[in-house]
Amino acid sequence: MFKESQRYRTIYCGKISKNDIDKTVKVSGWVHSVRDHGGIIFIDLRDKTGLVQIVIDPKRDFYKTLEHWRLETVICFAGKVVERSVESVNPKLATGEIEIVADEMEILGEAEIIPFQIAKDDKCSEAIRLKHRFLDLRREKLKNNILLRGAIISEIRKKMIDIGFTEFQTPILTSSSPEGARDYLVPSRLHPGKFYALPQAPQQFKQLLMVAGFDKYFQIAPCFRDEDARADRSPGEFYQLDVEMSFVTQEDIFSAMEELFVHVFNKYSKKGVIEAPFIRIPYEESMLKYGTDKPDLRNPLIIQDVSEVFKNSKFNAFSGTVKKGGVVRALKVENIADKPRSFFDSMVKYAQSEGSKGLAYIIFQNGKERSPIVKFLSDKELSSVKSITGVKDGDVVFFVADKEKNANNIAGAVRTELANRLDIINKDCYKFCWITDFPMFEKDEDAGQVIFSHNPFSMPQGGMKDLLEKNPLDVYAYQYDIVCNGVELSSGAIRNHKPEIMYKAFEIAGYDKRVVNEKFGGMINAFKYGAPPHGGIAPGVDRIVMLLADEPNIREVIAFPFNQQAQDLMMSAPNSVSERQLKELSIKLDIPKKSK
RNA sequence: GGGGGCGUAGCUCAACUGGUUAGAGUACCAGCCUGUCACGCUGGUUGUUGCGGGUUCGAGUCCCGUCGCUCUCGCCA
Repeated sequence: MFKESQRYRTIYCGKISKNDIDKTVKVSGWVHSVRDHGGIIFIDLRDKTGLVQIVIDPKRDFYKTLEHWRLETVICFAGKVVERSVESVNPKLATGEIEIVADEMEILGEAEIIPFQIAKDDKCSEAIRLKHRFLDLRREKLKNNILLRGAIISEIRKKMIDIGFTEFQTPILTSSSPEGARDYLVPSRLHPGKFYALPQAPQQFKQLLMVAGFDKYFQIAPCFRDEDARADRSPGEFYQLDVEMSFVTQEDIFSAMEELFVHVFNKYSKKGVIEAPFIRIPYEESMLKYGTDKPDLRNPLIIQDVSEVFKNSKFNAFSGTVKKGGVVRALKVENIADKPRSFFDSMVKYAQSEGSKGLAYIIFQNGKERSPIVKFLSDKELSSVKSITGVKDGDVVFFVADKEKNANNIAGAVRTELANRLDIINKDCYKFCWITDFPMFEKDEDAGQVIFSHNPFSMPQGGMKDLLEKNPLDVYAYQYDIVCNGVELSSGAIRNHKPEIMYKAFEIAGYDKRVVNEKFGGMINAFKYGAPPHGGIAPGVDRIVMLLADEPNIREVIAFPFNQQAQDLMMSAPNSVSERQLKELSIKLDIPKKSK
């Protein structure tokens, strides 16, 4: 009755509809749930497309052949699709109007007792989920995330090719780079004592492809960095949409990426439409207004500078800070004057936990000001605060005073914490922005040395002239980030393609010419043979999927993620290797004994 | 590398200040049930309380060590 090609199925479970009524079909899948009524058994059978109800009559010989219908057993059923009676339609199921009356049954794969439930929303520790990732991937949420990931990546590819980019592959075994994160190293058998490194990003390769003349490059590139995990940072490896373009300015890159993001997000977003262009915020403005270089623009709170107001104040905590070169920052929050004392106390505590000396505040209520600090302030200072912040009755203004860098961090953390506690973040939208004009250099607080603040390959704004004439700390780079809802999706830059400017930039950061030639010789040498101006960006694919899947943890959008200690609990990686393998690689182990 | 938290049944969790036979839900097993859809009902099994040591008449509980997991800071040009 069934052809050879229909050995296991004629149709997917979730695809059966009223159109198939009276047809004889064959389906294969996992036992999702069993409802045994003694006289009749219902089984929900699941495949990647969904569920369908199988009805088993007690007269069937296979009714008793099974000792148990253990959940997650893989079974093939053949039978007739019938319409359900009106009362027994299940509106919760896509296939709820029909069911299959089984004629034949074949067990394809038995299941032992599963460590956690697939059908029910069974909580269980992440270690167990990771160890049995293949089971976790059967669950609705994770399955949908991974399918969404596939769809997004395919859409990104399509769009990138549409707008004129070519996809490339670059080496996975490459050389270690001196800057950046720790490398993953791979020992070389043919060259004892030497190591390959897995690329932290295909940075130099994509720039070399520009020098080669390919003009528009992209790659869904795996990147390897040996750094510790965070909620939005999977250890080990992650994927970037790596992009590079020739003969472009920063604006050209922005508009190409805006076209991509608008297309992909509007196709897969469940949170309304996004529009280009995205807001551009200079780095310094972002640090002032949001206290971070990855602002969540869904948060309506904005930080303001009020240092001038308190410069000569009698409130020494503020005036002293300003006189020592620090700043005072104000954060107005509307309509929270009636919050209890405990709310303000716990905010002060929170600010202190973030390293603040304190958190001053003024409550404006019923035409009066209530505050631990108001008695130190003159009428003029108070009215300046009012006019700068535009405070209304019922509002509260918080103050942070510290060195600029600390004040930014603390005010930024307080801004986020207040928004979370007050639940004033609109979770139902995506807010993109570009952060532009990053400083080229910064001062290493410990060593006192000027260092690159971001990518050493970025072109300084003003080129050689600015490098020669300006204080290095005042030089900006053509360096930018794209941020969405407080998540840094990517950094990018217009690259420095002129060898002499690159030598100079490295010289300022304390590297002499010989070191540059040694470490970046491949690329800088290439720039001596006709290099086009070029630049690029590399948005994190995992983070894009995370945003569109609305997941707070990056491991929920990766099929087989490492745990926090960079281990694969299912495959037992990393693991020891044989003595013979080590010998071939000329490696002797010298594992330090744990202190104590 | 630093700091916090956790470790009890296959899984999730409970067990007062150290006190009787370590419980519940779910899963699993057996039985009943012909229209359920997280089916229902009855009964049952499941434990080296992570591991090792100590204090005590008595330790899941307190102490020390160790292992594992987790969050966080450092780190992520």
